[in-house]
Amino acid sequence: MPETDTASPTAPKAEGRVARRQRRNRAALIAAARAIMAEKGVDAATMLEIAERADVGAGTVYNYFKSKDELALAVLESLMQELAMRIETVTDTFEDPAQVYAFGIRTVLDTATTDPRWQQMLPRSEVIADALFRCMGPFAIRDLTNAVAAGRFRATDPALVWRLSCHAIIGVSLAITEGRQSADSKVPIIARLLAMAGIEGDGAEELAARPLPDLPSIQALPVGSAP
Amino acid sequence: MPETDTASPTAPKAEGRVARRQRRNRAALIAAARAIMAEKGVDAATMLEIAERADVGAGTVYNYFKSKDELALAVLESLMQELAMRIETVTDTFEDPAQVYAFGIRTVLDTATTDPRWQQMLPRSEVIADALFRCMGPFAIRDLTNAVAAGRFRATDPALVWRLSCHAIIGVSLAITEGRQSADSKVPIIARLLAMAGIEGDGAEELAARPLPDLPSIQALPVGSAP
DNA sequence: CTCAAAGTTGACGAATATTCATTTTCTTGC
DNA sequence: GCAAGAAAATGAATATTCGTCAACTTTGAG
Repeated sequence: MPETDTASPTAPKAEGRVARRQRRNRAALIAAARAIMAEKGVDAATMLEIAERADVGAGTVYNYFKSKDELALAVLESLMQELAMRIETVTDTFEDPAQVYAFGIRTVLDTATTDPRWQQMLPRSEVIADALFRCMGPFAIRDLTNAVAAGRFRATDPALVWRLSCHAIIGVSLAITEGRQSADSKVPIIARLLAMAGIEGDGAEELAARPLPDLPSIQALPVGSAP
Repeated sequence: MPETDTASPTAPKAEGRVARRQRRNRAALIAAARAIMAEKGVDAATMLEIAERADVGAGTVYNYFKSKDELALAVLESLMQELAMRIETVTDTFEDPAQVYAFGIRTVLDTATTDPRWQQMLPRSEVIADALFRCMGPFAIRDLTNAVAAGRFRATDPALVWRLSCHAIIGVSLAITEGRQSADSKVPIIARLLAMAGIEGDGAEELAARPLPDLPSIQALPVGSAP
């Protein structure tokens, strides 16, 4: 009769012992890193301290995360996961889309910028992109769709399109909150997106300026967790 | 009346003291690295040991070389510098270009492959590219010229063309000496070159196969030391 | 020209991130 | 159960970074 799972050295179950240990280690590492990074800042947190707090060897961390940056990003994701839920819950009651947008950005930045390193990583966060995307979605997606329709992307890889749109939205958001642009100016999302895709010059400008046909927005794109 | 330069604390001369010290450090580092790497292999040579032998601090090495790899490459260059002269001197007396070629490759590989890391770096060596280029020059340059004429490169940057041709020659040389291709089979230099330029598929194949107009070889390209 | 202050550049090495050969833990096939 | 093999953990060894300091250069006033 197997108890919880503390002392049964021969019970692989559906999920083997290795898988379980790995999940524990990964979670412990993120938790340890989150605590230490929150306390001392991302840069001052050392990999050794994190490993010790998570009760694994120094080298083991690198079986789970390629680098300190990747670990920090995982921590950011974990922070954002919670935040995203809260944002959605609250903004559910809002009526003005502009307010939804403003609230989301404000909240994210207030939280994420505890440490400058995290702000820097923000554009790479899948979770926060996801959350913001749910607020901004239809608007941004229409612009992206038009860019694809204009023929600059081969939209064969939905994951790429998805990722690009997330990055574009985050980028624009940051630009706005940094005060470089006012929120109601017409932000050239397409140009930004093209730039992020590495397409610059070579007709990108004209393309971005081309008037947009009024395609219907694509609600059907995968909005769930990252691929 | 300034003596040699041992005890004159206020004589900057044409070349300042800093510049002199830097040259000494750089040379000492390469010499130390060359000795240690030759003795124990590139991988087993530690940066600390090299720094100590060169009589500088551990971190100082990184003021001169971005990484251990770059230092190893500098050592390879220094090895090849000597080798290149010897090759040229000897092959001066050869009459058959094929012999020149064979001798050059053979000699380079015999020396450079002391350590596998160096063989791996060979294609990045400017000096050996230069040396081999002088042997193979006219032949390889003609092929390159045709590739340019075929319109795949904008040949606006001579340095790029030069670099590419060096890489192509080294790459082909290695392929031959590694026994993957016999020396007298028609090696697809252009295809290799295009691949190294990052141009693959997308018409590169057809281009490589296109029959070559018999352009005159360009002897006037800069063959001196790397730009 | 001489000197001192301010500014620049490079050296330093302790601190830290990352790698890698070895050891431990788990899985698989009998 | 057990042995062979695979996967993961380990931490000592190593590469690399970074704040600090010293050497040198420049500036400007006497």
